[in-house]
Amino acid sequence: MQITLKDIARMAGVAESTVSRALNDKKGVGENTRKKIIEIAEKYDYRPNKLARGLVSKKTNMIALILSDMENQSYIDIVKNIEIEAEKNNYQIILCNTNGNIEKEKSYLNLLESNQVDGAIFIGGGLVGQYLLNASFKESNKIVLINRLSDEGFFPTVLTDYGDGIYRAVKHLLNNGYKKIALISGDLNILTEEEKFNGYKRAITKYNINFEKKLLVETNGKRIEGYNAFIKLIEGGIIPDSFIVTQELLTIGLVEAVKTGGYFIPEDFAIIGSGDNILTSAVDPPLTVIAEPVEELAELAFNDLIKILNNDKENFSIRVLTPQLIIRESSKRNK
Amino acid sequence: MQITLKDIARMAGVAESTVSRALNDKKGVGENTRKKIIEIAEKYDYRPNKLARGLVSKKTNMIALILSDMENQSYIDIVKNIEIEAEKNNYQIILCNTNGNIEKEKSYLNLLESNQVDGAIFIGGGLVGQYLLNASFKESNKIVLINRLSDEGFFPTVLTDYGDGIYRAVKHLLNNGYKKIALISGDLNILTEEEKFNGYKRAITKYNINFEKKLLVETNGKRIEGYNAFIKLIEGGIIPDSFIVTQELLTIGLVEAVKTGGYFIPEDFAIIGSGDNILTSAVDPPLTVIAEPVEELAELAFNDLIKILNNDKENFSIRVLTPQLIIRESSKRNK
DNA sequence: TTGTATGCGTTATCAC
DNA sequence: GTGATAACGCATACAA
Repeated sequence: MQITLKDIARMAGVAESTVSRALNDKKGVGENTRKKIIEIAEKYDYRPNKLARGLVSKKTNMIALILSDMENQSYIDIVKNIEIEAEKNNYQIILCNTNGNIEKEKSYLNLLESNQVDGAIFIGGGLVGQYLLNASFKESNKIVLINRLSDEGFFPTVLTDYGDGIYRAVKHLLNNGYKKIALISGDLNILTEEEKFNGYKRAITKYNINFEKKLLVETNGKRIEGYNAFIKLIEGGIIPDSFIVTQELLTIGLVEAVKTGGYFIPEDFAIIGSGDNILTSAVDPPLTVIAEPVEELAELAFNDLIKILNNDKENFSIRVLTPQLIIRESSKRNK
Repeated sequence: MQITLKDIARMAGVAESTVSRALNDKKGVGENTRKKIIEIAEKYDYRPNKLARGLVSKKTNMIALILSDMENQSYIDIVKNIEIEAEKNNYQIILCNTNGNIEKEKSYLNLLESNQVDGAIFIGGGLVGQYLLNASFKESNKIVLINRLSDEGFFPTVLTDYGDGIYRAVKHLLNNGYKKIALISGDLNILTEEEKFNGYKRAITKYNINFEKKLLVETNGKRIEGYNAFIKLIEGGIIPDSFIVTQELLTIGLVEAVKTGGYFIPEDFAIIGSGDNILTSAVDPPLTVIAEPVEELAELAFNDLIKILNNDKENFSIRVLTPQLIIRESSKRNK
């Protein structure tokens, strides 16, 4: 059985409140009593019950990380980086995976509303609906969004400008003489994917190229779909000279298909992938990628959360980070 | 402000205890009062405070996942699978990353001892020392180990027989005519890595080959070290005909080095990697791998934890799962 | 400086 | 079937 404040108080011959003060470094405790109390606490390896403490102090030092997709390597990287920040600030992380399921999302909001966590960071997913806003009103907005939008400008938000990333990728390819650029995307109902598509269209149009719908392949983001996307295009007689792929797994699948087909990268097809992480780093040849600033996203989001946890109300900003275009072999013009 | 039991009791004109019973589906509440109470609860979107509930019931429905290494893709996969199991069983997961740091491990044990979580699963890492045992005595062993050993047979444990995996990999290579097999390993102070090395040595000796120390390259597991391992061997004049690599990132680094050197797989060097996941799946040519049974590890461990949480004492087993050797292109004999 | 009393939101044990 | 009341472990306002 775990030792409690009361036990220590009894052993030290003082009141519980004195023990509490002594152990929490509050002033108003005599040097001797403090010493005695600390000694006993250490001897019996006292650990304050966090539930009891949370119940009275309304603070648990835990935050929920609500992930829309655990298969997304960038999101995993964001989690890792938030974990680092949290550790520094003495916060614990609860990992929640919704798989894009709104019902699960709601149920995870319960963590917030039942006082189990102090705040939450939502990573990815669709537009934040009314149910989230309701929760927010109750809990006075201890929520931060990463790569996700709310229809009210209510939560501090950190976004990646995916559209701009794709836009620059297109521009890079055009500059290198590629003309027929295919876009392999995930589900366009997902906000971020739609945004990527818009960036693609914007760039295409800007440079006076007709947007060809056939050059867009929408997938469910799984690896095999990247593979199939290539086959579908080729078999359909649509032969692009380059690909931009909006997700890691799709990229890997596509590269596999290209190689299986006996084609060379970038000689036959240039490829620009998404995400600069262990996944894409394994691709051969070295892959040009649109790289999400995962560390920065994590850091900004966590700091925003800390701020609203400390009731800095002035902080309801939306920040937009620009992804980096990292140019490697897979998009070099060799012809 | 969140509504509480007391509020509902007042509104319904009954006692708190009645509300509690009604809302927890306990018998001994009149049908009418129950209806009225539930109605009010729903109307005001009542959420029981989990802290208060946990304080009295000694149950939080949360478990800690204590990871020794977030860079290890297999471990991430185990986390994903435990998350799935936890979700099914209405448990929440707290993610803790120790980076192999014992101090952090101790501090995470605090979660257990301060009643924040019901149990914990340790994934990977060194031998479990005395401090963990101490904790276990207090908390009556709500701990399960994955790929980790305790010097007392105290915690339910699920292990991967890495040694056997490597053993069979060596055998496979020998059967295919390879004779000079290099082993690229991680830090041999880590239990699992040592075990892999032992499997290697066992196989080598068994088939009457002299163990050459120079064919063993010990690394820190980072990708670049896999790259360097190849260079080191070649430049050192040690030319193996095949490689067994004990970690994903090392594998990717090694493959990169081989290709950069202008060599072909498996024509010049056969390669057997570790881990059958998105990481190694990106390698070209398709990689023969020693595959850890991540789903099974996760499932068994979680079920064991559930059992000891329910005080099934008879369950202190150590189960050993055998990894699968998945044979693909990278280890085929083509010469 | 120290002790007393109260409350945090629930559940559980008694009575009635 | 229902209602007081204690208890969980801690923090804090107030008294002494």
